[in-house]
Amino acid sequence: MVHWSDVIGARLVEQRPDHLVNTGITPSGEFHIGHLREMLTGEMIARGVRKAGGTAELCFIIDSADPLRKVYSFLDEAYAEYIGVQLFRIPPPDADGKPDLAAFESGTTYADHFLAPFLEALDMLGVRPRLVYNHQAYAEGRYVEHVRTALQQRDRVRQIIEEISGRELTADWWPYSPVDERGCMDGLKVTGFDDTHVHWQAEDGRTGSCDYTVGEGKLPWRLDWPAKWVWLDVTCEAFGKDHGTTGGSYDTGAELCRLFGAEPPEGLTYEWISLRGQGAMSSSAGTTVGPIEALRLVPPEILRYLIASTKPAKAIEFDTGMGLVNLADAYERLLRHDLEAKLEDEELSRRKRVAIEDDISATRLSSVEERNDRPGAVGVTFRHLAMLAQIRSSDEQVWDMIPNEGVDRREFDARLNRMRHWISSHHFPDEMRVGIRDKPNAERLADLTPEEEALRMALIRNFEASLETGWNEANLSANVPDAAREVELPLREAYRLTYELLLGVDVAPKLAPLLAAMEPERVLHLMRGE
RNA sequence: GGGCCUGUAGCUUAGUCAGGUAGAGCGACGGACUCUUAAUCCGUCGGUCGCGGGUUCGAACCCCGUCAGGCCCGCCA
Repeated sequence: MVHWSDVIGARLVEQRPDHLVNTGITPSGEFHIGHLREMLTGEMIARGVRKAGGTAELCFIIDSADPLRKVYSFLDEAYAEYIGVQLFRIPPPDADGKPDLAAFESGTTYADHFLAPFLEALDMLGVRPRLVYNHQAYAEGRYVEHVRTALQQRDRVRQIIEEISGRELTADWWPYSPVDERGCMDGLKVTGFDDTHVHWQAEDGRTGSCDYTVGEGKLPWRLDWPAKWVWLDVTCEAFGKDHGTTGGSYDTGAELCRLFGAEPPEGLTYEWISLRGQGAMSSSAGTTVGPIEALRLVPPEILRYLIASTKPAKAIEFDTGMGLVNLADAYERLLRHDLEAKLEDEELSRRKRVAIEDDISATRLSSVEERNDRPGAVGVTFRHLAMLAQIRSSDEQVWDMIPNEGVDRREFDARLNRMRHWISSHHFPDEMRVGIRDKPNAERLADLTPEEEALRMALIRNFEASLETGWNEANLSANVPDAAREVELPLREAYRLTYELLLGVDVAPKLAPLLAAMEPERVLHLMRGE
């Protein structure tokens, strides 16, 4: 019981049996894998609660009532007119970043546009939360009481925010953001309120009133959040470290939540995910790996495993190159071990026991479906599959080359498909590419020991013989061991030399399939050095 | 300026809340598997726990200070 999801799950169930784990994201731009941490952390907490014997629902509040802050880099300047307008009221961008009015007419909003692919990715990852569109919650009057309380106790609200965040609010600050006739929030000053309306005046003198019982306008973020907690009876929420800092919005939210008459939910701060070599994920910077793109390269289980195996407080550097290979191989290796059997060992130190239990929890959480057993291994590591996919274009042949007993064929095909996609992408690391030399390895050839020279001659004879008997995998596979035996050189050395001469590296994939895939003349040319 | 998080072997990290001889995986190195070598198994090497003080019989862990990276105190997962 040491995995973070188990710890928090148990703590929650101690308090009460039924839980609502909340998440929330503003759909202001393209979603990225950073947002996946928000969702997966919440989902894993919910599983932790269920494992501890409680019930838990996962909720995803889409902050569609938030305004467009600025014209992001991926948007056309035409969006300038929508700054300050709520995201559910503005058109989605088209391929050029221009407002797509046609799509808007047919019902797709800016928020929907960015949300759709994210929801698709979530589904693939097994995250299926109850969806709440915040603008609808406002329209349905879910926050009427909280708005009223905030307006009536404006000074108290101000005091809480100022004291806890240490920030000074302006004299004309109000705990409500009204919208004008266009749905724009910018530049409006609140002039008063009554039981149902907030009155405002714009910079240009226009005045108006917002009916807050039907969702005209919204609470500012620091009040919006605790109002959600109270309405939905949220018992736990994981949030980014920006909210978790002392005096941050969780702290003020907790106090405002009490003002609304409820206890705040359990909070869990998580760190950001950054892209290796680039900075933090930012929707506006454009240098992101979207959830969909990530899932084209990585099986959902591995993405889940990444989140599950990293404590929330730890920053993650998402690496689509060698780091991905290492992660995926570590995962595959873990699945092959019978961790449950290892636990039976009475001699285990407490630490080792805990480490194994941790691995069990993390691998269970990696499963897209919530279940008590762990996913089965697929039979190949990423590394090995990367090689096989490069030397064989037929999926059927690759399948035959792995120990496929008990492996789900569809699962395997899906993984191979992603592997091929990865190989053809710019993410695939050069050091993983199987490269056959164009020219003989002159340096190495000039530097052979007598034994190595004897081996080389034997190899050439064997390859020439294979020309007669058939240049196929079965015939070729014996060539190196035969030659090694003949000259009494360790097999290891024999392979090493062969690789050096053919590929220029001393460690490589299985040789026979590679040889069979090569032109015989090319092999002999490289071996002879002429 | 105030605050939060992170810093442990070449790499990824566990252990920090409840102080008790630093654990693991990868890589490297060595060996085994006598048709193998990105496969599998076994073994070895590798750590001044960012740094400096303090408390303690004993500190990676607690306290103070300090350095580095990231973040918050408008909005941001």
